[in-house]
Amino acid sequence: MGNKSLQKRNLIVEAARDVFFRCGYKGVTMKDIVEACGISRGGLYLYFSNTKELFEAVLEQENKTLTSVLESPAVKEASPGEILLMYLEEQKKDILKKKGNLTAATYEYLFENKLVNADTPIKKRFDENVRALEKLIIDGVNEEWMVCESPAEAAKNIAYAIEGMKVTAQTTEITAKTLDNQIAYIMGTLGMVIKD
Amino acid sequence: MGNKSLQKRNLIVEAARDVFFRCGYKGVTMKDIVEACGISRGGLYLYFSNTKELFEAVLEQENKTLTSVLESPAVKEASPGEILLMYLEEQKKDILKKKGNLTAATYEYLFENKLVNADTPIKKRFDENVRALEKLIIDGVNEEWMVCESPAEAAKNIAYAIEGMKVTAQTTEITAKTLDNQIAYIMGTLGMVIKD
Amino acid sequence: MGNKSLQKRNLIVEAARDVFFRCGYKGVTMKDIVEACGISRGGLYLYFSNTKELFEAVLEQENKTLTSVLESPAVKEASPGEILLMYLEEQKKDILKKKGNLTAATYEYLFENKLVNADTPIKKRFDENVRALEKLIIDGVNEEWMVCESPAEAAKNIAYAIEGMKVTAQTTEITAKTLDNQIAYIMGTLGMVIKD
Amino acid sequence: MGNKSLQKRNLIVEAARDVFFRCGYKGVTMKDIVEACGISRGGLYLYFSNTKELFEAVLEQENKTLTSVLESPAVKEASPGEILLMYLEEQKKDILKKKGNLTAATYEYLFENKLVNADTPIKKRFDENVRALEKLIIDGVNEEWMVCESPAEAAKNIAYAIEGMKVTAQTTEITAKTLDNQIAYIMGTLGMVIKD
DNA sequence: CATGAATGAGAGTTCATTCAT
DNA sequence: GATGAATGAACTCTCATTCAT
Repeated sequence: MGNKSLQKRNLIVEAARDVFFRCGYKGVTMKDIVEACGISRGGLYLYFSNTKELFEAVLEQENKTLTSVLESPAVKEASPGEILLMYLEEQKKDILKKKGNLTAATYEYLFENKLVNADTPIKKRFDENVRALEKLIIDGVNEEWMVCESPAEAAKNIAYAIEGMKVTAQTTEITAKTLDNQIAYIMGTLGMVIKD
Repeated sequence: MGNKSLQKRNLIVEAARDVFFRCGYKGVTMKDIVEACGISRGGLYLYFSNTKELFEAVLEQENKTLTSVLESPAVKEASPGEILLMYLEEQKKDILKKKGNLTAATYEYLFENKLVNADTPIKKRFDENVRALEKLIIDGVNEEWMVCESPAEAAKNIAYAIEGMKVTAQTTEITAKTLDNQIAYIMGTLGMVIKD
Repeated sequence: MGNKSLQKRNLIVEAARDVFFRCGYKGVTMKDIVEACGISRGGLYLYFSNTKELFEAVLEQENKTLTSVLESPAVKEASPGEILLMYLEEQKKDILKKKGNLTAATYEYLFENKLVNADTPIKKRFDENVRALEKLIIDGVNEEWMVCESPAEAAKNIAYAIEGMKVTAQTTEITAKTLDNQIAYIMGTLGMVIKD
Repeated sequence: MGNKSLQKRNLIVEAARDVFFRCGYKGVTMKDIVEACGISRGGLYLYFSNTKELFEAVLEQENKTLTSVLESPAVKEASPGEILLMYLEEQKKDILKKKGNLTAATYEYLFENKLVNADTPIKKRFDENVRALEKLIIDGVNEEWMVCESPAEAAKNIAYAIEGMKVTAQTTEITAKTLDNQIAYIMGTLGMVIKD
């Protein structure tokens, strides 16, 4: 694929991303994508054979773009507690921009493609987050900032709770206040107190 | 609607339930339902105009059928901690029978009908669970079984974590062991220890 | 399938027959058939899923309709030589009405579906004709009208020659005179002379 | 057309030949040809505008390549009966290598292009064969090897029978034994006996 | 009420053909 | 000459929905 082709491919993925944002996954047709990127019907098929391939391309690009604070080296200065707080705040922001995330589409996609490929980028991302959280908690405990008897479970619990908030936010109103309270509660379970 | 009609309606809902279990929500067509209940095409339309109405009927019936231990009067004898444990075990069972629940279909339905109706039965059920959990925790604290500074937040946190596990279980393998550990962790955050 | 359905099915087969006559087999689309029988797109699919099924239905009906003189009991009075001549004349007529037969379409169909099912109606018909011809020749020899050392091969040879004329007629002009001469020749190989 | 161009043209025809062998005529698309000869889409169009032109080029080349024993000067030594037998054996071989001949494709082509051009190479070849067979039979009769009252009709009859076997072989199994018997029968009709 | 044949809109997909490079 | 990306027409097939019986 030439350089120009790659450019076009990216243009399509960009347009598709918008469509998936607006319409979820299952409701999207190749025609929708065609119209969104202003190319011809046949032209789209030159790059992607179906919405599944398209969505996977969008996910991949999204994963490249997104980098969690957990992975950013920029936060080295901060204490484990501070990093955890930053991470939770980051998640909060993501949750609140309901219309602007891929959560719904991603779950529709996952429901349709259960376990087919145990190593979906989504699962990988989830696992990475759990691992990073665990390390953070262990550090926090070692440095005596936190109290936690089973960091592995605590990490998972936080990840599950966040996942729960994400999907819930897609289906009902969830306020910033609610999220703030949850953040405080989670910090609390690790023996940390948030000061304003 | 006559008695006979009601019977037929129930028959349809029953058949539809099976289909939604197997195929999720969005992938289901009126044709699928027609074939599943061995009724005529036109006949189905006498009762339901589209899959949305059908799914809502299924959900309603499901909510009638399901009663959580949290609402059952039978558990009055048990201590708050015991009841909480029973509830978590109940959720665990639900999560593990992945293929036999409506989680995926329900979320597909909710994603498609965001906020249209803020008072979906699902939200109601979620809120009721949160309230019941909160009461349980308050009782637990009062009776000095549990330690918790903000029962409201704790209750929500548990509910979110469970929701997170439910959807995650739909998309990746999740083991009984993992769930047991999470249950133990959650109990632990309330100062309770599970003894075998 | 009700009586009315059967009627409609026949109507479709009738219309399809015309189309296959005009356009052969491979060039025909479901759309062509739809337009030819004035029903809706979806309506056609209620009865036939593709042009292959349609063509097979046409062939079947054609085979029901066509009965060779070889099989007709009406010719019992005639001598073997007379019957053979009638059969050859019958074939001649069929060959000459070039536009009005299914030869081209049938061969296109057979080329596409080689050997898949060794027992196509076409092969059966061919074999039946060969058998009937053989019996005729044996009778002719026994009754001393004909001279033939290997009736089985003679029967096959006649059948192949007719098949050859049929396909050739589809692709180039072939005159009645040519066919008459061939008929005379074939009769001659069996020791019979045609008198005007 | 330069020398290099001619080379390329031949390369295309060669590749196309393979495709037509495998897929017949009507089922072949320009895309198939493009893929088969590893040339660019636009490049192919510089030489051929459609599959019809392509197939005609293949036929032409095929006719150049094929030379029947009937036309070969090498057989001058043999008697008419021997030459006829050689010719029939040659046809037998051609018929038996079912997968490796153009019969099916050619007929599909001819069915689609009926009479448009009365002088197709195929018709020419057929006529030449008939003429050569006729001459052979006349010679055979003159030299008193054969018995035949109407060599012209006999020649045509043989040609039609062979054509019949060719198309039949494309659609159903036909054995070497069957062909041997037919050859013996045809020779017999001319008063000749095959000795092993 | 109940049936199921019929409709037609629309999704998916493939290719012949063109054209800027 | 040669390339291959791009176009758009055409075809297949499926369903939601209607309606005469």
